[in-house]
Amino acid sequence: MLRSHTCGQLRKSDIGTEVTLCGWVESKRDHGGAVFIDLRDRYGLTQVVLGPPEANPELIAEASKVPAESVILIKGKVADRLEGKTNDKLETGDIEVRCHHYEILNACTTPPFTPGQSDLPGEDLRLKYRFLDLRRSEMQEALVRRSQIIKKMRDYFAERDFIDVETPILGRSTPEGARDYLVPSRVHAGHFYALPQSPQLYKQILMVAGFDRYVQVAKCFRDEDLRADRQPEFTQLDLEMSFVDCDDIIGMIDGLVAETAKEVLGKDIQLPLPRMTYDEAMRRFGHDAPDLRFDMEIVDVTPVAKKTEFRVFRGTADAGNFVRGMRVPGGAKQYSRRQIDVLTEFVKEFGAKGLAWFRVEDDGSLFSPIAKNFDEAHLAEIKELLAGTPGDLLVFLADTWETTCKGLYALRKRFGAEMKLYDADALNCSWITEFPMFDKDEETGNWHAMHHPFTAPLAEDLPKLESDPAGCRAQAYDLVINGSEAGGGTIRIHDSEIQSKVFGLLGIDEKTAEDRFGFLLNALRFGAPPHGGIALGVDRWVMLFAGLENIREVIAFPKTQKASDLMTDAPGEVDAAQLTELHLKTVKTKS
RNA sequence: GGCGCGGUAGCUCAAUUGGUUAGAGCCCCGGACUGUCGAUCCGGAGGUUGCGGGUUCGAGUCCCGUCCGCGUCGCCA
Repeated sequence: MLRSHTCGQLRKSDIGTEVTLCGWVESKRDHGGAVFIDLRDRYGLTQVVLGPPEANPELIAEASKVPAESVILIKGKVADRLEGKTNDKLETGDIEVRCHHYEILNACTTPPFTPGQSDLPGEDLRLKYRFLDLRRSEMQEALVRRSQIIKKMRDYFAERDFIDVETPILGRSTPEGARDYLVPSRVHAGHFYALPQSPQLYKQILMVAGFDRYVQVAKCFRDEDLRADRQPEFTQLDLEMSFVDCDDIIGMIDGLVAETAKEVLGKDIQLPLPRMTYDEAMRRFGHDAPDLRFDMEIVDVTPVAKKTEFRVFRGTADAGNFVRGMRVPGGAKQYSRRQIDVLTEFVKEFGAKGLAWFRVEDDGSLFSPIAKNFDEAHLAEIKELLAGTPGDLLVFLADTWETTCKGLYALRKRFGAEMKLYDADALNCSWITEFPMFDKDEETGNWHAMHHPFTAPLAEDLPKLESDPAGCRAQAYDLVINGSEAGGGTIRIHDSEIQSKVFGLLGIDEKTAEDRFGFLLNALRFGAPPHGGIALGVDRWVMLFAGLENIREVIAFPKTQKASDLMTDAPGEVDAAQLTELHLKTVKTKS
């Protein structure tokens, strides 16, 4: 090592020691006769002083010219700081190093921004100069936390007899699911590999092979549009177990959640984590990943709507649709008429036609531009159903079940954030269970697997598999942290006959199934143990555990919304020769 | 693909209703300075207002197109 200590290491007890430090010049304060340099590495910041008598005038003059963010090596003696000159903001603030030897290991060209500056530059610039951005303490902390969490996961499963097995990155395209990233084959003209959306099939095969407990930190790829919590390339903690049911997997992850929260955040999590069925989640919160850090539940007032004269409510109810609403405690003051107009526009983004609202007045009466359409008794009933108290805002959507779910879920999320209804430090973890096996594509009328086509139905719903697909529930479970899907898994079908039936329902004919999943169907005939597993979103875990709101903040080299890497300029063009070799030709598409 | 926000000096931002030579702080360059820690003081440089077109006597500002970044809907088994 070039250095004897790190920049975060030295304390009063080291005074008098001769040390060698290496690091980056965070800042420099030049007084002519003496120069102060804050030297930084990932461990901290140490003040280096170049002044007489240790440093000669030439050395001081040279140091005064060193550009910010240069990498230097200094030798000197640890010294006590003068009375009243200590710096409480630094761990090393009680000492300084009096430098007698100084060399530039690599001078920094003028950087577009510095890690220490108070104004964070635009994100495109941060991504282009990621090596500078990653010098920022926030980024370093996030990646350290990521490393801790992954280590915790690996240790936890290793202690429980899981075997880490790597599965291929070059696989084959699957007919269902997200859009694949494809890799052309040079050897097989016109054939393509697909990058894995998850190691799903391989881990099931590993169970058939008798590995019993498998785990992997797996890179996954999905060519879909990005979001604040979504990257095209992301990391899953993927695992699979044999001879298990839902409770076994959930219990295993419960333990991981509690241990991780304890070790990484010092937080105690009560086990078992609460569970809620999918139906209940949709009914109470309108979404399968509800944010349970705060209350505020959806209330169905359709029965009252049916009795009223208000056309919008009555018509919706009579058509078999729903009128559902929420109580916003104290919302009457928070939201003016004008702001309610904004909310109305907001719910339209989710397909709602409008937003009905009532204000609970001081005398307990309901005020609303639509109130005149209601009998007193019906108003009273609505107020009672929502437990409205003076100062509350009551909001309603009258629409299909799906639209009321979407709109009210979005509103609830917005109210939660705008009215600060939850503790920003809270870590709320829970399970959503009993997902439907299938959902229907409204355009084509086709059934889709809600999770994936290998998901086992609940045993009690097995008879309904073909007669009532919509009512058939799956042995599926999602881990939800602070309203974000942090993981999901299922018990798999381990019987080739049931698997074929499910493929049939999904419109995957025998030939396609044989073509794409023949190896799995085949394996299921060779002594397949009952098995199931789960995949945890590592990036999201880190984001949630770090209290961050963007997945790019926990990924060293993330991609932009258009899936490009601003640092390397990927994706890029390739030589014509490369294309020829891969039997590819590019075509221009009209845009 | 749709909707919304943004793009002005290296960086962060400002610029009245469309009106003089587009400003400030930081950074950078030169100078002064032995106790700073956002050092200070003096001086200086730095602009295709993302790009292209249009309206106008006149456009950073208005209009159209386009590129890029962000958020979101669709999408994401």
